[in-house]
Amino acid sequence: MRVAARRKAADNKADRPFTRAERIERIYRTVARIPRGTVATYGQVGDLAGLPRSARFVGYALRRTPSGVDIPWHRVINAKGTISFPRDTAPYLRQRSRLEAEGVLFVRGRVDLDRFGWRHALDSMIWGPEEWE
DNA sequence: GTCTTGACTAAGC
DNA sequence: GGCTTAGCCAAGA
Repeated sequence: MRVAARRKAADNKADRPFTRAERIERIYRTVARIPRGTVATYGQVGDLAGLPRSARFVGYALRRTPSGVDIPWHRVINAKGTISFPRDTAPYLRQRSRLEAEGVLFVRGRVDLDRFGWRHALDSMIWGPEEWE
C-alpha cells in the first residue's frame, strides 16, 4: 500500500500548516536552541519545530543550510545515535570533532543518547545529574 | 501529475 | 547488533 500512502501524503499537502520557508525557518530556530554539549535527533528537531514525522525533511533542510546561516547543525544526529555521513568522510569527521570539542563522547562511533540526548539533558538540568546515574 | 530520492525511523528477523 | 522492509514527508526532475 505504499502507493496509496504516498497519494494520501500528497493530498495532505493542502493541510500543511506552514509554507516551505516557514518550515525551514522553524527547523533552523529549533536547531539553534540545542544546548552546547548535547545532541538531538532529526525526528526530535522536527517534532519540536512543529513538524512531526518530518525527520527526512530536517535532514534535507540542514544539508541545504546556506553558508550565511550560523547554526549548530552538528548537534543533530540520527535516532541510532550515529552520524549519518559515511564513516571517515570529511563531513563525518568535521561533525564528530565539533561534538567532541563540546564534550560529547563517542563510544564505538555512537553517541550515548541517554547521556547527551537533548531531552535527557533537559531532565538533568531539572532533576540534577545524580538522578540518572 | 508521476516517480525517484533522501544527513530518517520503527519494527521484524 | 546488523540488515531489510515499510512507512513517512517534501523536493526536484
